[in-house]
Amino acid sequence: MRMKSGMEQAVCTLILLARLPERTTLKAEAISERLEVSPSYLKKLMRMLVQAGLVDSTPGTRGGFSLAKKPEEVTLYDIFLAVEGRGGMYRDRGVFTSVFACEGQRSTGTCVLGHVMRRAEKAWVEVLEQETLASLLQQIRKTYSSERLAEMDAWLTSQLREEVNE
Amino acid sequence: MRMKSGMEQAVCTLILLARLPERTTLKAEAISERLEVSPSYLKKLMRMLVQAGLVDSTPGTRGGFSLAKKPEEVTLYDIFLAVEGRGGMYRDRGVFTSVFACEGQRSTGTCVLGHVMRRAEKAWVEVLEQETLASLLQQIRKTYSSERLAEMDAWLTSQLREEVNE
DNA sequence: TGATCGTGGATAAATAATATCCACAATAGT
DNA sequence: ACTATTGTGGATATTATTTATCCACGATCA
Repeated sequence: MRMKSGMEQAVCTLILLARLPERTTLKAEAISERLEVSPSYLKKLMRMLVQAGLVDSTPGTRGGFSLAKKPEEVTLYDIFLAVEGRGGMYRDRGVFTSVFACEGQRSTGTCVLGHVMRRAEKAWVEVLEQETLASLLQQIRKTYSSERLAEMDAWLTSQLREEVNE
Repeated sequence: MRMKSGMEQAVCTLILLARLPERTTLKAEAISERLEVSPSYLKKLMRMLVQAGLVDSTPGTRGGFSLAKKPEEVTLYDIFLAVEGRGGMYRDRGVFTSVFACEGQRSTGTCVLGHVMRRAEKAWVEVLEQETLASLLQQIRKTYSSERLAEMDAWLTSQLREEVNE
């Protein structure tokens, strides 16, 4: 039971996008270079983020991606759902009902184990829901030296693309 | 990010063993038949449970498995650790440090995302630690009809093996 | 019109989970 | 002592999931 590395990539990407000035975008290739990850897989992740409504995309010569919401409105759980999909970590595979169903009679429905697992997962989700891109950025400011943040911003300005005024 | 079906199998197995009378055992093949799962994989799971100290095993003609602890002493997290191993669900793959490390300088250590994930996982673990085989059995008694429980016990007595007195 | 970009799907490669098999050691019954 | 039975441990296949690659397409801008 391991979380996809895609989650880490998605969070990093969104943090970059969150530091982007208004009306500017970043293209997928620039992001994958910065994260040092596979360009094709990151593009796939970007599509997921777009479909989940977390990111806006603009095609074309000066196109790229930008945050669709304010940083404080994007929770870690939103990102998790976008990347890992709904469905939860535990899924009943019918073993319990095999044990307790006597001949032909099938599950009354709720598997006892599933009930506990859902409770545990809920506790887990609640933590992720309290953390947003904004709160992560705040922690990052505390954790990393200002030189690193400055370097990141410098890189961003070197890579960003200005959106065309409509 | 999906939990292994092995977890469900292990929990069911331990519940069966928990209903076993004192000084009796159940052999692996009987268990896998009851759970309707692969015999070889279940045997592998049994080895994990033995190595984790949750289950005792006795080889030989009348051998089999039995619970090594009292049902109230075995938590769901114990089982999870036995089956999924330590290491947690989130593992830093260095993407964060790629983004924030400026040339050569590598991670100061703590990845911000990892910190949150560990908090979330801790909340998740705490729920699993509060649930034991005993509490699960109690819920099972509430959930399933007494006929089913009787059927299960009947099956158990038909399959169990008496340990030889030493 | 041409270059650049995101979209979407098909598909391959890598990894993790599940399953199968076999030689071995320990035990009980004979 | 012998044999049948059972767990142990490892090697290895099979299957599912994740990660990676590739290509045809449509939109945007110079």
